[in-house]
Amino acid sequence: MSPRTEEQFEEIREERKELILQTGLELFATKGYHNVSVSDIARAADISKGLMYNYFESKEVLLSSVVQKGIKDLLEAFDRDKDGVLTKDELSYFIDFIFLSLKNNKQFWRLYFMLIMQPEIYEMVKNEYMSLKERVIKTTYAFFEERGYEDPECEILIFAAMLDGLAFQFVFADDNFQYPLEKLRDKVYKIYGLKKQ
Amino acid sequence: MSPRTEEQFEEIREERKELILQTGLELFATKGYHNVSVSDIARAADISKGLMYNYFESKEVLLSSVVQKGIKDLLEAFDRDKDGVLTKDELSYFIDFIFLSLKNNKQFWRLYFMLIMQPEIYEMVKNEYMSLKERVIKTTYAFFEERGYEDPECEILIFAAMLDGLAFQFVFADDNFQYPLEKLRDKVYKIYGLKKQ
Amino acid sequence: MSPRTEEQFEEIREERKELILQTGLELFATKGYHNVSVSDIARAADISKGLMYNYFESKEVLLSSVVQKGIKDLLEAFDRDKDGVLTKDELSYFIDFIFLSLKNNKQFWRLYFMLIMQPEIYEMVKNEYMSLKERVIKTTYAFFEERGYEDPECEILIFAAMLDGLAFQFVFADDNFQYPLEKLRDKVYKIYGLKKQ
Amino acid sequence: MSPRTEEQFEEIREERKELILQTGLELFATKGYHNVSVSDIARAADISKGLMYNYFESKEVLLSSVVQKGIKDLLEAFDRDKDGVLTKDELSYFIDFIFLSLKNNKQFWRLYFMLIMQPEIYEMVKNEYMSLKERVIKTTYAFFEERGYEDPECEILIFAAMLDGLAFQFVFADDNFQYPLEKLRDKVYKIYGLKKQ
DNA sequence: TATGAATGAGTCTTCATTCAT
DNA sequence: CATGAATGAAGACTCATTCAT
Repeated sequence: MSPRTEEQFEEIREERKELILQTGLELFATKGYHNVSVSDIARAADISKGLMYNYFESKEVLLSSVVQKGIKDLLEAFDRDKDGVLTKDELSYFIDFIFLSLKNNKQFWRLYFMLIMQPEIYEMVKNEYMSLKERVIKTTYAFFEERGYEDPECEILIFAAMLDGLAFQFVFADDNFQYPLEKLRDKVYKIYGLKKQ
Repeated sequence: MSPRTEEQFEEIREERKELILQTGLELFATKGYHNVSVSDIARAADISKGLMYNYFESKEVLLSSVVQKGIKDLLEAFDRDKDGVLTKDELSYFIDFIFLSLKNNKQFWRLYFMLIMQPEIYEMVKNEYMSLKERVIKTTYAFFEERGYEDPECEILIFAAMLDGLAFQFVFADDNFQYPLEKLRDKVYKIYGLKKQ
Repeated sequence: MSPRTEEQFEEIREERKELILQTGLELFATKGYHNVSVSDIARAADISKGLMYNYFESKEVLLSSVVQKGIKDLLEAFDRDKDGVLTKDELSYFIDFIFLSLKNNKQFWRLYFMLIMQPEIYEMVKNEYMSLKERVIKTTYAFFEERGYEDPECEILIFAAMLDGLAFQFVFADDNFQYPLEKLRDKVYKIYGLKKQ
Repeated sequence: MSPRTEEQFEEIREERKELILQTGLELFATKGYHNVSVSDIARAADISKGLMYNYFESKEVLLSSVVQKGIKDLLEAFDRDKDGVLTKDELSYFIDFIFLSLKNNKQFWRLYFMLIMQPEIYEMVKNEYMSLKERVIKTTYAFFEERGYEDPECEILIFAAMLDGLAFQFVFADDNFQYPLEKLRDKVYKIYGLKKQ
């Protein structure tokens, strides 16, 4: 008789939005943005085509939202964890975090790589991406500077390249190749004179 | 009529094909495969849409051809140069070659990254890609083994990741960021104990 | 519970219906039937989409109701006023009434013109429209006949055309053109040998 | 074997464009812009949906083109005829021309009325409409001024209203009502003291 | 060989309408 | 009586591909 309360509606909306975001992430990451139609998403999420537009203005906005959420989650997780630990060895922690995230959010990282390359899409998520990047640089620059590395900027680029490259290869590795993430993480530790955790 | 006419035709065909391949590379690499229509290519190459189909069965085949040609050129250049130089320090040469190629064929590398990620396209160029990869592994494995690195496979993965990562960042760097390719190449030399050339 | 509650409900229903009709008129008239969605109306009236369907079977029925109400109001106003005045110069009164209505119900007239032109919509309000037209013809035919105009039918068509044309131009005139309604009314009086009121 | 010449293509394009414009005019005028889909037009013109987009950027542009062509034709016809006649009684000629055009281009006039009312569409054809209007005013103002009418502007408005109204009623008259165009034209002549031609 | 008009399947998007609450 | 999430049919538009010339 009486309509749903405001809270009930809000709850439904949250759930549905989450569902669509998740489905979008999965499909975009595995097939690529242009190879996924709105119909595909609707079918996969078991909703009607029109419903997506109830939550996202367009397919592009959905994509943007997927990425923003991914980056937000990443930053949040990073912040939350660090607040707890607060060790002096921040770099070690950072590396660990990246490898963990790679393992747990492979799809997000796939998507992340896909998107950086599409100029038109990159524009959409540029701001979020930049804040993520800034974060990494801030965190690592201090490390290299303190240790007396002679060219910290160059050092960061190499460091970032190594992580990016590892992420890239892990994420796009042939499915039947068991990528040795742990071994590689330890190797990275060694390169930078860090102890295994 | 005369045989020469035949040859001329052949020559024209070769030129046309080359033109289309080059145009395709440029557009695919800068805008992305899905954002470039056959009409775009025809317009950019100043030919008719139909003509493209005279040389390539489909847009997909054109893409595949672009990549195959890129990889073929790369391998040829690598082989030709090496035959000329024949230094004992193969790794040093290899690194140098990669950085040179990055600088000279930025577009090809952009495209290369873009394609790895699109499963459906990746399938098309898998073979060429694998032979390129094999080549790299063969060249580097020997190096790491000889030097007594304890885990050559892991070492290769790190090495490859670093190069891939550098390539990736160079190729997708913001246009107004002057990526210090030379400095980074020297840094890589240093890491592996190689001399500057 | 008490009978009063019933009445209150009825009152609320009437108010709601009126609100929706009014909102519909405003939006249809300013933007055009096809450029206004049910959501737009609901938003403007500050009610839910579903509620509209509680009062009107469909968007089309709402439109039809808007027009019917407009025509009904027009006829009622005409009748009520005439009952009060009952001058012998009916035409003079009629003209005055039309110009007054134009000034006061610009939106209705806009809508009226818009709708006459849409065959599918015209069908819906044909009956109401016809009864309005008949009324005008009946009122004016007598006038022209009495005065001995040689071709009353033709005269009526010219007369109606003039009024329609004036209404049309007034209603669709550029917003920054101050349409001289009064002057034109007087001019019409003069043409038909009527005195200024 | 050899491709069509430039002229052949141009000819084809002209014909097709004309066909689509004509079909568009017919359908828009009879059913209204929003009630005609691109598919409808394609079906009526016996072409594919896509072809329309080969000639017109969008449905809106098609509409705009239809109107522009209509107005252009009208002005051209007016100019051509006048050059031939060059009578001293321009108004008489003008009226005659309007009535003739009404009879011959009923559809265009239907469309013309429909469009004036749709703000969003009106914007698209405003310029063409204004030049037509200006023409009418220029032609008639002189007439009323010379004859010593005391308020030429008001006179023009009445005159324009009458013609607009007649056009409106003729164009939207019930199909089974035989609208007496000729008689009305003569009546208009009489009102302005003009002789029958 | 070369052209570009023509096709139509497929895509994104809108919106009137329904219905569980 | 009132809500707004959900549906799906319909529409505008794109573009790889074909084909007559």
